[in-house]
Amino acid sequence: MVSFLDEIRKIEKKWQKKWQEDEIFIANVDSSKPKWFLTVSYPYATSPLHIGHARTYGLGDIFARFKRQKGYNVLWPMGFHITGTPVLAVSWKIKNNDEKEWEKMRGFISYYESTIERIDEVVSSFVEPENVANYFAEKIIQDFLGMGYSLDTTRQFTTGDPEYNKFIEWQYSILNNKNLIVQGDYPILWCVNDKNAVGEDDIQDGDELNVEVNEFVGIKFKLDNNIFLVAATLRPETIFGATNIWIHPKASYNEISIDGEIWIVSKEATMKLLEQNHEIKIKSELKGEELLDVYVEVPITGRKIPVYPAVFVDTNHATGVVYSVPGHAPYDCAAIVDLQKDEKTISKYNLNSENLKQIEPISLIEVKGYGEFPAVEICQKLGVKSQEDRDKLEEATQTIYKDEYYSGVMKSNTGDYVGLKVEEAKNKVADTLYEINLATPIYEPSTKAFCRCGGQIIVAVIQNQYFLNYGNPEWKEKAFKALNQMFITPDKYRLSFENTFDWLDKRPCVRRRGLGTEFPFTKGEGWIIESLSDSVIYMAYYTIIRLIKENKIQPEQLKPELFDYVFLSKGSIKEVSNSTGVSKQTLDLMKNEFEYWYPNDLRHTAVHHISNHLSFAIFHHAAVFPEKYWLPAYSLNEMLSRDGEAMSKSKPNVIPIAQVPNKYSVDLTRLHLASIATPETVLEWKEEEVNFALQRLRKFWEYALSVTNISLNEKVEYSFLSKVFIASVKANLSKANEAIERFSAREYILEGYYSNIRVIDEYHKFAEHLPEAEKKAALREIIEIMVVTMAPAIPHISEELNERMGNKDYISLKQIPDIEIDNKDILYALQAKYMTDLINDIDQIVKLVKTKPKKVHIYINADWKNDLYELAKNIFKDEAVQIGKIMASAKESDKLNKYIKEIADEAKLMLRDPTIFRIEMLNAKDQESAILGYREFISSRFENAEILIHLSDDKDIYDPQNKSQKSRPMKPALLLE
RNA sequence: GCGGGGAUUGCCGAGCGGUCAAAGGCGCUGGACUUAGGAUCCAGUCCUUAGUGGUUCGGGAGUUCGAAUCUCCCUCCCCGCACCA
Repeated sequence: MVSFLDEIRKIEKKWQKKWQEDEIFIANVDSSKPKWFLTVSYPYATSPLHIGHARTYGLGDIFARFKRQKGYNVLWPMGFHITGTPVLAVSWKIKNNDEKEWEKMRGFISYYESTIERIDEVVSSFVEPENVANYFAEKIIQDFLGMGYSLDTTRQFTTGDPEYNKFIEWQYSILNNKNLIVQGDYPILWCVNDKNAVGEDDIQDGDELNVEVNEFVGIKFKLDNNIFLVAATLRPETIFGATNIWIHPKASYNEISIDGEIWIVSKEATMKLLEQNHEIKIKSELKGEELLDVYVEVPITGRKIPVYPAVFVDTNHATGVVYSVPGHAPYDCAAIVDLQKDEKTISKYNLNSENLKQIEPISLIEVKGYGEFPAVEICQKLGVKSQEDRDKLEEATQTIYKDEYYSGVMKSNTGDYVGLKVEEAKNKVADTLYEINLATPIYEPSTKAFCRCGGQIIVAVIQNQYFLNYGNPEWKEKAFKALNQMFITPDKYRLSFENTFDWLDKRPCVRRRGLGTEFPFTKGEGWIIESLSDSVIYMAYYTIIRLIKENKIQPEQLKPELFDYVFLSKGSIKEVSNSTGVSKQTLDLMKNEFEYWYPNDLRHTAVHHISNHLSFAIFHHAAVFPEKYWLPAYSLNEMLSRDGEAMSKSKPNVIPIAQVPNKYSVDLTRLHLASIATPETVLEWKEEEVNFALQRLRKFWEYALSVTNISLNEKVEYSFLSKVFIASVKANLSKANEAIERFSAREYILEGYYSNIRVIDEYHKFAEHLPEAEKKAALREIIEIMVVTMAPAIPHISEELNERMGNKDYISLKQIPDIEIDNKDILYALQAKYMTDLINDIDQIVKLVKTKPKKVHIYINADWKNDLYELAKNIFKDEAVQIGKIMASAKESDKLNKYIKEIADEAKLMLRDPTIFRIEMLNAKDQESAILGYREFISSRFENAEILIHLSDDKDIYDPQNKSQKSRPMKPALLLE
C-alpha cells in the first residue's frame, strides 16, 4: 500500500514537470477555437495557503481542465493581492522583533526551507514589506503547481505593481466621471497616539473586544444664552423623564467654543470632540463642583432642572455630563437616592436641599411586566445598595434597555411621541433634536479599548471622506440587471446576492494606511484606495499584463486613454500610440487579447466574499464595461474545518498545501476535496475518510493497469453481461458529463468515478464465468473512456495510464467524448437494475429460510400486467388514483377486458402504493433475457442450483404455491425448493 | 438587533413532491486472508418478515392520491453586518 502511494507521488511529479516543460497550459489567443476564461480570486500573500484553499482552487482546476478537454482554449491565470495593511503589519512586527510573529513566520517558512539559518534569513528579510509579498507569492505558485493546477503562470502580477496602480487609477477615473464617487463625513476608530485610523489588528485584544462605533445623541441643555451643558445618550426618548443633570464634582471640565456655541463638557471629551469635525477653542477649565446647583433647560419640554454631583459619572465616557432619568435608568435611580440622604455632600456643596428632596422619578414608558418606575423596581429586585454597586447596575441597565426598547410604549407625557414604540420614538426624538439644533451626534467606541501602541482608541470623524455610492439608483438597477443574467451555483446563493445588493449603500473607498493605489484625485494627501475596492475588475487586467511586460511598457505610458482604447474601444489608435509611445502593433495586440478573452466566463471563489468582493465586482463591471463584458457566472464553495474548527492561518489545525503531495497525494487530495461534500457545506477534513479515497484510487489504478496492454483491434463478441456492463458505465459517465457542465464537481466524481468502480466490481462478480479475453476487452474499453473523462479530477494518474496504454499525447489536452446513450443502453440499464433487485430478493429469502435451495423457480408476469401498468401510468399522470377509473378503462381495452377479475385485485395493490405504476417496466421477453444472462451467476451462487424460468400465463405451469399470480413487471415471483 | 442559512437513520453527509427505509463514507458486528493486525477484501448494520409489513428524516399543524422534500407556527444551531482582507 505504501508502495502504491510512493508510486503515484512519483507519477505526480513526473507529469507536473512535463506540463511545465511543454508549457501546455500557457494560453494564447487562437481565434479558431472557442475560449473559456476562468478566474479564482487571487490569494493574499502573507502566509502559505492551506488545504482549505485547495478546495477552492482545486474546484477551479477541475473546471478549467474539463473545459480544456471539451475543446475550449482555456485561460486560468493567477495574481496576488497585497493591498491593505497585512503585509505591512507582518513587516512591522518582524522589524520590532515581535516574538509571536517571528515564531509564526518561522513556522510558515519551515514548510519550504530546511535549515534554521535559512529560515531566519528569510524571516529577517521581511523587514522589507515587498519581501513578504514576493516570498509568499513565489511559494504559493509553487504550491499550486505542486497540486497540478493548470495555471497560465505568464500573467502574474501583484496589486502593488506600478502598472496595476495605473489600471486602478483608470478604473477610478471612470467611476468618478460617472459620479459614482461621493464625499461625506465618516466616523472611524482612531488612535490618539498614532493619530491614525485603527483596525481590529491594531487594537489590544481587538478580536475579543469587538470594538464598534456607537453614535450617541449629544443633547444640549441650555445653561444661559448660547451656553450649554451637553449630555450624550443612547436613549434620547427619555428626555421627557429628565429630573436633573449629573456632574462629577472632582473632575475637570472645559468650557469650549464649538461651532459658534459655548459647551461645557469633560476635559477628556474635549480632546475627543477635537477629532470629530468641529471648530473648537478651549476657553477655560473648571472643576465639576463649580457647576453644581445651577439650573439648565431641558430641550423640547423646556423644564428647568438642577445640576447635581455623582461619582458614578465617568468623564472619559462620552461628554462626562449625564442627564438623570431615575424612573427608567438604574444608575440615576441609585444616585438620586444616595444623594437625597447624603447630608454631608449636600452641605459640602451647599445644595438647596428643599429642591433636591422634591426630585422624584418621572414615568414615561409603559413596559409589560413592570409598574410605574422600571428602574426603581429592578434596583430593588437586584438589591442595589448605592451608585457604587456597578456590576448590579450594569446588569440592571442592560435588562431595562432591552425590555423598554423592544416592548416599551411612550406614555401620555411625551408630547408628539405618545403611543409610539420606544424603538421608533428613539429615532424620532433624535431627529427632532437635530432639527432644532439642540443636539449633535457624538461618537464613542462601544468598548473602552487601547491601541497596540498604548494610545487610547476614540472615534474620529473624517471630513469629506470619499465613498463609492452603491446606493446610486441607476447603478444599483444596472447591477441588478447584471445579476439577473448570471448563472450562480449553488443556486441558493442568488438570494444572498440580492440581499447584499439591497443593503449596499455608500462605502468608504479610501484609507490612510496600507499598501495600494494612491487615490488619483487627492495626490500627495496620503489617501490609498481601499483594498476591497481595487480588486473588482482585475480579471480584465490578466488579459493584457503579459503584453505590458513583454513589451516593457512603463507605468507612465499606461495612460487612461490606453485603457480606454483597449477595454472600451474609445479614441483612435494613432492618437493613443502617439500620446503613450506604445506602438500601434502592441496596442492592437492588447485590444485583441482583451476582446478575445473577455468576459470572464466563470469566477470561482469562497462563499464569504458574497457580501463584498463578489457583489462589488458585479457593480463595477456594470459601471465600467459594456454589457457584453459583464460577468456571466459565479461558482462558490464553503470553507473547510478540522475538528469542528475553521481552518485558519493562525490556528494549529492547518494542513498546508505544501505538505499535501508528500503527506497524502495530489490526485488523492483533489478527489477527496471535490467529492466528500457539496460545495455549500463546510467541509470537515477527517484523516480516516481520506483513506477511503485512497483505497478506491488504488482499485481504479489496478483495474486500469490490468488492461493497459490489451489491444482493442481484435473484435471480441460481447455476451449479455458485458453489454450490460458497458451500458451501465456509459450511463454513469453521461451523468458525470452532464454534472460537470453545471460545475457540480461532486456529482461528476460520484457518478463518473465512484459509481463506475462499483459497476466494475459487480461485473467481475457476475461475469466470473465469462472468457478472460472478453472480460479484459470490455474492461479495457470502459477504462479508456473513464481515464479521459475523469482526467480533470485526477490528471496525473490519468496521464500515466494514458501513456501506459500506448498513447503519446497529453490526456490533459485530449477531447472528452460525448457519451451517446441509445435505447438499447437504456434497456440494458433497466435489466441490470431488475437483476440486482432479483438477486437481492433471492438472497434475502435464502437468508430467512436458512437453507440453500436446489431449485430456484422464477415466475415472470403475464403480459396483460404490463398493459395494465402502462394504462394506469397514462391515466394518472397528474390526477388522483381511483380504482373505478382503472376498472372502467380496463373494460374498454380489448387486451385487458378479459382479465377484469384479476385486475380488480391488482388495482387494490396499486392503490396502496401508487408509485408502482410510475416505474419503468420490462416486458416478459426482456425479463427473460436478463435472467438468462445472469443465470450462471445465480446458479453458481447456490452450489449450482437449477434455475427455472416460468411464464405466468403458461397453462402447464409448475406452481405448487400459487406464486405466479404475485409476479409484477419489475418484480418476478420466486419459489425456492 | 438587522439580514441570511440550516436541523436527515450511532456520527459525517447526499436527497429537495412519487423506484426513499432514504447514496456514499466513518463507526460497529460477522466472515475471508493472515504469525499478527489499528492493513486489505466480502457481508450485515430501525423493528419485524419467504422477498412482507410497521415506525422513521428537530417538534407541532396543514396542502396533496402521495411529503424527508411544499406552506405555517415553535425550538435549537451556524454565518455576515462596512475599512477587516
